[in-house]
Amino acid sequence: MISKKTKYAINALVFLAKRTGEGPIVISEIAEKERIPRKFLESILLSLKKAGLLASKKGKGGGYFLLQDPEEINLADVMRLFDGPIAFLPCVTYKYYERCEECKDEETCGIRDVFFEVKQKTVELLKQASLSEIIKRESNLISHL
Amino acid sequence: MISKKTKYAINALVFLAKRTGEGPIVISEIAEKERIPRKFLESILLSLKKAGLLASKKGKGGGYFLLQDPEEINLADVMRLFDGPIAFLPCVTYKYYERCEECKDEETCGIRDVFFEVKQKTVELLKQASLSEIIKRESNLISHL
DNA sequence: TATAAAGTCTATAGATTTGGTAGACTATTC
DNA sequence: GAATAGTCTACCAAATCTATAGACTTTATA
Repeated sequence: MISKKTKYAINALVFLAKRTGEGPIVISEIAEKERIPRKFLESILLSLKKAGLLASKKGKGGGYFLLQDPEEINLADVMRLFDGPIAFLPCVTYKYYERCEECKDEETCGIRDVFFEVKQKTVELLKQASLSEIIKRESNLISHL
Repeated sequence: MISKKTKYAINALVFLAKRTGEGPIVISEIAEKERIPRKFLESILLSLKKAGLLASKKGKGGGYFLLQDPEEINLADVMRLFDGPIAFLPCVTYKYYERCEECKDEETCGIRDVFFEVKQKTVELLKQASLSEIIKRESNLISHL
């Protein structure tokens, strides 16, 4: 399961993506419309800013806005930012690699082999899931009601 | 990431699967050979027993052994037993379904749509990963060294 | 029938993560 | 200079994870 933090981040990003071009949106509006605790959202947006996905403007007329294209931002990156590795085992991650303490031989581990495959497929799907893709799916779902 | 509990459970099960037919294996042996803290392993094996995957025999000559066929036991079931749902969102699980509090309309949620697909593929792969499959992969890896 | 072997049950506990809250501070606009 | 809006630091309660301790029960067998 992803954390609430990640879920909130995704919701906020999709929200901002839908309003691209409208200029900065204030935290309070995102918080209200997306039903996210205001103070919690603050720290989430700050992280997204540090990661280079968002930019902000202070003072009156300020707020947050997307810095990257909605096609560029995908769920794999967002999930990794907040929850760390997507893989089920530390020994099949790339950036967060760690050996399993109790493992006897990584090279011939059948469990690792399975989880490596699962990770590959998962990341592939999550990389494809950009903000634009999510919005597209939403409108598809609406038109099929 | 899966919990250590789940990882230990999988290791213990694979270990027992490899020694099918040898009669009951004592906890201490599994603990030593698989490098799992003894007391922690006790409770894990007990859970696996309650779930119907293992059976035990008390007293001298006792121990644990598989109750199901190694082809029948798969990673999806084991992971669900200890870590709960495999899905990334509570709204795309089957047995643990829960609505996202902050969600405005589940039916038209593009995020949910993506995560549903991811879950489907993941579960499919994990269901295929039986104990026999894991052991088979291990021997494949060994023969390709 | 003792006794050693082996699983079972209940309780506890430290460490870490999760999901937040409070409040002072800084920058910007009008 | 006052209102607006993001930033930074600190804190905190609850849950989860990873165990450990110890008493208890059952069984085989000498």
